[in-house]
Amino acid sequence: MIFSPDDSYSMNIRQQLNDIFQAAMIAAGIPADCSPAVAPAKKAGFGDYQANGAMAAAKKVGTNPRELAAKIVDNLDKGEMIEKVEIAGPGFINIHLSEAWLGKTLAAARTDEHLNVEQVTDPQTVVLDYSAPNLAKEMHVGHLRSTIIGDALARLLEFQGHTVIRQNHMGDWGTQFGMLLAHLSDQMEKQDAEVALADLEQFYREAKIRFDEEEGFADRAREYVVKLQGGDPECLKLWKQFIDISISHSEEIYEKLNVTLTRSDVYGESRYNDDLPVLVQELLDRGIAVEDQGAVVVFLEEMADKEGNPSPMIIRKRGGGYLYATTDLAAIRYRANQLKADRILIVVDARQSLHLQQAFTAARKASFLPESVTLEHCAFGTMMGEDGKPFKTRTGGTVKLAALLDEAVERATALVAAKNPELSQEQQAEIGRVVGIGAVKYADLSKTRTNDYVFNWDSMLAFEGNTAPYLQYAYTRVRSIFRRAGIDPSALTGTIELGTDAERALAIKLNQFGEVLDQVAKDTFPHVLCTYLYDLASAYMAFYEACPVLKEGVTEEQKQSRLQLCDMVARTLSTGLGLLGIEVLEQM
RNA sequence: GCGCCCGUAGCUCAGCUGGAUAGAGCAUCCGCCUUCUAAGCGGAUGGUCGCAGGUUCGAGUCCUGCCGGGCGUGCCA
Repeated sequence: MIFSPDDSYSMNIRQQLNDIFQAAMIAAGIPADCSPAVAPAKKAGFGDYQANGAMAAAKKVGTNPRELAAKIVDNLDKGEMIEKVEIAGPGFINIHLSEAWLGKTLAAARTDEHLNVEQVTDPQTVVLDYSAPNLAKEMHVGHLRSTIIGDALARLLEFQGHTVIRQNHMGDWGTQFGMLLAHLSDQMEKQDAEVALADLEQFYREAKIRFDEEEGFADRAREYVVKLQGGDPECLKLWKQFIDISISHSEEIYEKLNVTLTRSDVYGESRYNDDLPVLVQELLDRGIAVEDQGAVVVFLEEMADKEGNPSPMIIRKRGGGYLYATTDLAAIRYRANQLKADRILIVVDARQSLHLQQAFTAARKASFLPESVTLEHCAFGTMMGEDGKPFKTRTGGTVKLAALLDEAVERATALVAAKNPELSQEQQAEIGRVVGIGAVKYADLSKTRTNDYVFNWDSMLAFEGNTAPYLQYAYTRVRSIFRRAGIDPSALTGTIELGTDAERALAIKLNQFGEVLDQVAKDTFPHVLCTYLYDLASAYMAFYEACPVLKEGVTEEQKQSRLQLCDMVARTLSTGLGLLGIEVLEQM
């Protein structure tokens, strides 16, 4: 279920054109509910943008589309932004932007720290739930997508001026902790908790083996669960120790991954424990939940099947235990009411769609949040191996995230060493780190998040195509020009002139940064930003080939103008990649 | 059974509220380095958009039915 957020716009050419055309349409006597449908031009030769709304409007009004397009054009206030418009085909209006305006806008953006991306006029409080690893185990590849997609969205929304409250909904509770704590308690007679828990995966395996095989251990484990739930101080102390160390492990991964999550963003499942019985009782009292076969169930008529059977959501098990669904409801209520969220984004695996839809529907039904607050499940697909099956180790085991990241850095470092053997070991290592981590993140972020995607080392680390290394290289190419020229970008002067097609194409791309950010913020699809950055880098590469900057025969004015374009490219690339949580390098 | 998602070039993927001749990258082939990093650029080849209907000026995009794959579906998360 999609609850679309309120529209909010910052500096955005498309939106400006849309407004201008909307006004022209109204002036032409077209109903206000007809959209101008302004979009970037689909092909070179069709101008820079195109307005496709005349045809749909003509149908609605019952008139000839070309004539209507002409009428819209007659009423158009071109301002200084639009150079000219042309009517083409059945009623397309092709829009050519003014070069002077493009140059002026870029020059202004260049002196603005925020690249002319204005802060949103109606900042929201966005609660963003992402990463959420299970603290009983080490982080594995299954946590990668949520972590980096969520982090990119967090950075982007903050950049636009929204208040983002990160919520790392870590799995810090459940029956498995009984077994772990029983084992930990034994281990601590021999060694410190830190030492015992140095390898969480190993620790979990040991505990599991004892649970399955050792006489009496399973009973002790269950005892620990009861004691933990009962709030036994000794047991709680042990649990806190475990959680604390496990969070530290996650923090190491976040650091390696360049993810902004910190300890203060952790708000684990256990935080809702006290609220669960209260919540269930309240829903029972209000008749929203009922007892059925010993369990407490919310029947959702809103999600009934064809026969009219309501969709059941169990919020308390027979025997009294609570479930994921219960915690979810508590979390939604907490986020809306305590955290005062305007928008709640939950970055969780697509396989949980039904559960979340139920939770959203139930939360609405129970009025746990104001109508105006949106609930959005930012679903993502599964990471696949080359065989098309879920990504696993050769032996079929779960791939640890730490191992995956180490391998990425290793592979990238090897590539750098092969390409540039003259660099020092330290330089190679640093470039390898930035490129390797960037490659893993970008490969993921650049695919439509709702689809499954195939993980492939070679294609993500390639320097060709839509990859992090390509974008990072484009950035170093720009910076290299400034280094070679010995010029500081802040010293550049003069106007930006767009004499060639390559310069013009680049200028338009640069000016589209804001509208792309708006789109990503609205739809929460980071791959749209990736596509934009790749297009920008490609436009720069073409410019780089076609337009000499420092070479013989370039006038001082041209040089100043082109260097300003270069500077904008560098800053847009580093800012854009930065929003994706990907670093850039001065040299590589 | 029911529900959700997916099916676009040999491979990996884009394609935004329906719009003009469906786009990239890889692979293959052909060009471009004494000059700002060739980790690059330019060009060529390559498609019955799973199939069949429908809606309309116009469908990869919307509707219906089928085929194929994935996931989920009352006491895990």
